[in-house]
Amino acid sequence: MNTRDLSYFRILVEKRNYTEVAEMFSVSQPTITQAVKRLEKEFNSKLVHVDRVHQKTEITRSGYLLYEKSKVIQENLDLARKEIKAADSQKIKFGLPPIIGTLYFPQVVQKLAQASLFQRLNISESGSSELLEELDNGNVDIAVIATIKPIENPKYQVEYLGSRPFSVIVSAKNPLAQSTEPIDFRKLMKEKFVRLTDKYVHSQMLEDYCNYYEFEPEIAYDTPDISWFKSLIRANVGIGILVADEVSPYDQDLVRLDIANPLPESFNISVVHRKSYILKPDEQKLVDILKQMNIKNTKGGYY
Amino acid sequence: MNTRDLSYFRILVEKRNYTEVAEMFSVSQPTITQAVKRLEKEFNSKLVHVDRVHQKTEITRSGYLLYEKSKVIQENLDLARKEIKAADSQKIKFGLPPIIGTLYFPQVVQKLAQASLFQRLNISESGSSELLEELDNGNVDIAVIATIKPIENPKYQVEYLGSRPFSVIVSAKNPLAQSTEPIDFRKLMKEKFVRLTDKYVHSQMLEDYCNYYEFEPEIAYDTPDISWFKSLIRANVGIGILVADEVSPYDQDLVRLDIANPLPESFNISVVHRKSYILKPDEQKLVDILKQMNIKNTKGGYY
DNA sequence: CTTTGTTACGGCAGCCGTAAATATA
DNA sequence: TATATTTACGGCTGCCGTAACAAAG
Repeated sequence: MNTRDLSYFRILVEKRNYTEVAEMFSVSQPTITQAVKRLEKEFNSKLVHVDRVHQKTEITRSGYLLYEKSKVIQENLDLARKEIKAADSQKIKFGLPPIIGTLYFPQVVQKLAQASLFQRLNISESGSSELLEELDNGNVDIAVIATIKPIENPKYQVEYLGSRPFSVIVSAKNPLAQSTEPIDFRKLMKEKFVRLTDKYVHSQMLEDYCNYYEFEPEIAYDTPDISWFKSLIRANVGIGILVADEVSPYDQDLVRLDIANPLPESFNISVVHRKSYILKPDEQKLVDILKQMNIKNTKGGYY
Repeated sequence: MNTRDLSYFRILVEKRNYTEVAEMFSVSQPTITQAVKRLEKEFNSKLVHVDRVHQKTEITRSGYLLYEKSKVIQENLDLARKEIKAADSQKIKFGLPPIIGTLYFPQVVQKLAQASLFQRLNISESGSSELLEELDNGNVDIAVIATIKPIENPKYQVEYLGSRPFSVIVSAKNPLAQSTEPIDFRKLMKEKFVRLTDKYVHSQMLEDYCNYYEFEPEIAYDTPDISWFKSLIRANVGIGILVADEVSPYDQDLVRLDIANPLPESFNISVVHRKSYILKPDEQKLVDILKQMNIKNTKGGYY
């Protein structure tokens, strides 16, 4: 079977118009008709039904079944082309979320530079969820990623690095700041929250805690920026949830509170690449060095 | 590009022998050489290197990259063929794990019979992990599945039905049976455990609890059979973990103990099918009826 | 008469087989 | 000389384009 026929068919399902498909591929229109006939013969099943009375082309159930598979096939072909084209490139398409970039990545920068790897990195700086998409479509080949739940998708090869706890962060002005011992999350039911937008995993974490303790948090503000997030909390607009390490002694007027009964979900850090991607020697070395990042494990990591 | 060439290539990578590949497909041997050349031209990259000195054919990195994609492409084509071939079949390829089959499925059997669906079911009775594999390769189209962690694989469409708690189960002879209130899992550190083999999710659950409370359980016995599992516990060979509902008042000499601080992981029950599978009207109806199974939610379900 | 898709047919390219060539042991 | 792969070449098949046809508004 010809993958070109599958491409024609895929676009036909999306456009429902033979003529447009032909124009899109710069071929004559009967070519599309014939391609569909070939596929129908190959699969021994009608795929498209042209209803001339109601002026529309309908796709049969078999057609949709094939359509779904065609999409995956096309994605894989595109990925193969992209990967093979970049086979001789020196650049390493690397994804790194901002928080990990500032908190843990500096530990290994020197080692990477020594191995002449640092200058080869083509870094995409995005949130973990976006990085997984970039991994999918081949814009990124290797990424360090933070997730609350383990990455179960068998498409990815995951090397677990470690877990860090989340903590509650409050303004020094907030009465909670006086607390000397870990706080019970249930006691935060009446508080207002400042929240990081969902490109960070933190919003998910807040949601999970609130779900578990069965209350709806009152959100004072959503922000996509960590320093703004801290400022808002410093001004006591609300309290927040943040990876413990992100709150340092230099963050004046901010107080970090440990959580007394933490859920077994934390900021799990992993190195991820597509299983179907064969690492170049340099890339393997990068992964090996990344694995040397010392991320003290906290109890409750998922792995 | 021709998918036949990809098939030739895929087998060549696995066999490393042009002649054998040719025989396997009943074509002449030069056909294989030419197919590889075509692919190399298409991807503008050397895929196979024949080392005549050391008598072996080596696959280049580009070759392996293409190989990985070829496998996925082949799987999808096979799936499409299988699904389209079965498009007119009345049978519904349905997967049901034994525990769910006895505990919750009976609730809807009558409704299914009324809708003339029950007799159409082609039931595969296996553990949840096996059923996910069967779903993958198209032997099963719809399955009810129990998992501890949510099914994150985007390949699957998951309809969550509900969660049931796990509990500790002990012999009436065991001193723990006297306990009148929920038990703290940490106190079970010194106990011996009887364990269900890993076709059940229970072994995973035990592992998670022990990981969380940081101890290594002493395993007295592993068994793949639930009634045997109960017998062993009844004889006080050890204690065990089991879905609460599976312990009924008719189970003489067995005592069920609730867990005082349950992990937010339970016996989560879902209806699952491949996203790329378009349900037939009957199958959609089956799913709708399955969703009517009344599974009282326990706090701590993942969804 | 216009729009959209199908059928018919001829040309060229691409896939396969046979036979010969090449490269090792 | 035996084994494994590549090259060369002829034939058939299959894909595409042009042109004519069909079915609607």
